[in-house]
Amino acid sequence: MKLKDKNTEEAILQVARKAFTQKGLTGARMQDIADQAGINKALVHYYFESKEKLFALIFEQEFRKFFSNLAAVLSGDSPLFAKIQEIVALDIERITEFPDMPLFVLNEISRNPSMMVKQLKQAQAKNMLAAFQLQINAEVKKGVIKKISAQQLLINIQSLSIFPFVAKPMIKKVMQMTEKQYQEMIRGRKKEVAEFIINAIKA
Amino acid sequence: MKLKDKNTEEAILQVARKAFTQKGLTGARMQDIADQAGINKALVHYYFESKEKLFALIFEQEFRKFFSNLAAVLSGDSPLFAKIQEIVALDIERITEFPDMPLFVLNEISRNPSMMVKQLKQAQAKNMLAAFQLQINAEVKKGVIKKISAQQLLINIQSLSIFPFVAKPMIKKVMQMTEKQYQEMIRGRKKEVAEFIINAIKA
DNA sequence: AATCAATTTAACCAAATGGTTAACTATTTG
DNA sequence: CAAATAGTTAACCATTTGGTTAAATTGATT
Repeated sequence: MKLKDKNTEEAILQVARKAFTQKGLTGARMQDIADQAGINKALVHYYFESKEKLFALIFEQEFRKFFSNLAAVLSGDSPLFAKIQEIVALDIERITEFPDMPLFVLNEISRNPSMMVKQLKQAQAKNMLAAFQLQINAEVKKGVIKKISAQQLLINIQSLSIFPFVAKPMIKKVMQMTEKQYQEMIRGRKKEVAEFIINAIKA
Repeated sequence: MKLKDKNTEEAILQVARKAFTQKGLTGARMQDIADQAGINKALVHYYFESKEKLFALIFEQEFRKFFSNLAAVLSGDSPLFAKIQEIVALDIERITEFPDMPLFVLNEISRNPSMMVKQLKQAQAKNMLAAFQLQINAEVKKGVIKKISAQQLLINIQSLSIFPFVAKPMIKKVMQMTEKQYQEMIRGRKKEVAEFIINAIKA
């Protein structure tokens, strides 16, 4: 493998990620990807065989980002309220870095749920959820928080963290925000959302 | 216009809605729409001219659904907590009826934000938001709830209501739910989410 | 029944699209 | 350096896709 390899291959990946996350599998064009990478279309096939293979690669990477922090935080040994703060902060930071990622992942999973099968070890997920539920139950017994299922709490945390990004253009339009105001709003949420959740479950 | 008109036209719309909401503008095929409507492809063009025009029509309808209840409830004269309950309940009911709608709308707006411009009278939206903020401020002054911006509260309500549908396949997989369990979880949220929000903002 | 407009279809078309081939150009290596 | 290997391209191909056309069918109106 030569030096130029990594450059070209990386350039394609970078450009393909942008194309796929913004336009989806069916909306992205191989010719556009080649053009934007400054190479011939055949080269894309030389490195990645087919559109589907290239897409699968990108999808896998974005899918990983989606869950990158969650597992670590959930199975960490922080107290419950700290975990909530960590998840929210990490979610918002990560998505601020890759704003197109969540809608892309949700969208493509919805169109083709089987793509998710290979990823994600289900056993781990179930264990993590169970452990989280135990931690919740302990706080309930101590009288610190109200009774709630780990499922619902986790869904609430992720909803509040992720949805404002997925709905960005809608929110900006409806609330007539400039990009600056939107960013300001997001920054505010990093603190507010965690507090919101903690208040919601406090006994 | 003959009798058969409405039937054919309606059949196309029905089938096109399914195709577009599930596969998006670029993923849906005119031939498939014609086939599934049991007619010739040229007939689709006879009634709706082009793919873009047909799509715009469907999008407009789905976009309306997205906001159908919000305006009425927000500008109604219910007390704050009742409004929250109403919005959550109506959101969840409506999306249960049209599960593909929110991801479709969010997705297509994200790909082409200008589609939203014609819809939605911005003036009204701004007024509604301002009025809602006044109602919130009144409750804050009474010491009933904590200080919060109408923007953030509204985003929280919509996040908690809508996101679980947008992330349905993901949630089912990660939490290893059957369709029945998922529906059960959604049903639970109709009550729980409103309580969750109200607890979160209670002073 | 004849007529006229609305509806529907089979066949066709041009452009776009994912993919391939064969040749050409570095680059590495024995 | 020569030969093998890897990288790159222009030209081409088959299929798909949105869209069109002209003819046929249907259905109401007189």
